[in-house]
Amino acid sequence: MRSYSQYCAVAKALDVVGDRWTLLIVRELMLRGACRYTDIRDGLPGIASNLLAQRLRELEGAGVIERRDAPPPVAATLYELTVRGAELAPALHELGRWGIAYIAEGPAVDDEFRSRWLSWPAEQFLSDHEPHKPPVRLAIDTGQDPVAIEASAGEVRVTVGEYAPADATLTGSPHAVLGLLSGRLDLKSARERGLEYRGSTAVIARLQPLATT
Amino acid sequence: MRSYSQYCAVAKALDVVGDRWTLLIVRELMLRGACRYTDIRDGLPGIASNLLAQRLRELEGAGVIERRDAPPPVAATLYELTVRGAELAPALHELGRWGIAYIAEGPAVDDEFRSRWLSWPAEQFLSDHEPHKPPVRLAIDTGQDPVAIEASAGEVRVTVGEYAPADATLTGSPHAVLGLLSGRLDLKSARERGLEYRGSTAVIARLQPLATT
DNA sequence: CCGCATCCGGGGCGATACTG
DNA sequence: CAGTATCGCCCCGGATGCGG
Repeated sequence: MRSYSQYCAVAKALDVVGDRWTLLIVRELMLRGACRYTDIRDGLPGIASNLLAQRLRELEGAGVIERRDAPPPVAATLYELTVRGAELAPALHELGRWGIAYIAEGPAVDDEFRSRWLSWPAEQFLSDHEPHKPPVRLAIDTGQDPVAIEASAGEVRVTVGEYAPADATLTGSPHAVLGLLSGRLDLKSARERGLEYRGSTAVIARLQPLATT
Repeated sequence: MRSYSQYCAVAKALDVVGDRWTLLIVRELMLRGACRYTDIRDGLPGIASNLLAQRLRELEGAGVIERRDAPPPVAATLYELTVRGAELAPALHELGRWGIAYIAEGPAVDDEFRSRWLSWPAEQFLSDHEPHKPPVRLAIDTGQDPVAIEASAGEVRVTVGEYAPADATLTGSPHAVLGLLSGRLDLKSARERGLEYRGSTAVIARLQPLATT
């Protein structure tokens, strides 16, 4: 992108990550950790292949990401955030906080979805209301990669891609799941929209007390 | 901008403010408060006039800014952030924090500068090291609009456009001023680069103890 | 299959001129 | 002062191809 040529921190930041797709590439690497070209592209439906390659070059040149060869068994190139790149987390987080208002409106008809994108809403909407109790784990199944939400000692964390056992399982469309997590829907209404909840209701009650009515 | 069509908070936020120039328009309105078309354009050197008009329309449509007619004496249109627009402050702030690394490198040869852009570096580099003492005010003159940095009860705040009396005055180029405030230059080195400091050195010592060596 | 490069059509952007 | 009008260019989207 053409530089703004402004001696201002915000403008300089946008010179580096202000291009179209760029911050979404950083988001993918932040949520998935080191991954391949194809994995990144899967998280950016609609991006032109050459454009992704170009952005990755630019980000590497700017010191935001690093290219690394995967260990011998699999021949693949891995991309991952550098320390400098990981420092974009607060900015991305705040941008997501601001954008959460549009998530609450529900998805547009042609909106794509990846289960790992649940991270922001989860951290935004949920909290551990019973920090003194032992950790619990809520598995979420939206038909894609498994996502788990853990409440432990007052903290809520989201993990992606692990099939570890959980205390309860939530199955349904992204919109129904988010409706429940955000408190827009209670468990009964969410069930009417095809959401299925298995396990102790104490788990969802701990994360989101409004849900179990 | 073409929508990313992703059911993700970050992508939705970028759908609204991810266009080129858009976040810089928000920055200007955040730093200056309500101001006119021409004032905004002054803070965005190089923007095409039609693009600014288009962006303002889009931002108004998205509920980020509001258009308002100035009171009778002056016939002018004023733009200002809505509550929703003001909520972008944390995101912009974090983006600026990330970009401050590029400010420390000094300006590029053709970089533009506006004194009000000092806000981010000031909040980033300075703190009130003697919170128990009475408030002090440091005026900064880079040849443009007056900027003042106030230390009061442990807080550092920046005000723009006011000519109130100050306890000390800093005069010089943006780079020299920032060099001093960031601690990259001490008072002696900064003076060799054309910076002039008038008033008690206690003021700068309170804000930036490393400077007075 | 992975990681791109190439080609082409369309639209966003930059620069300048002009107007109520 | 607050935009609109115009034009050329480059960036982007979409499809295809291709070497490792």
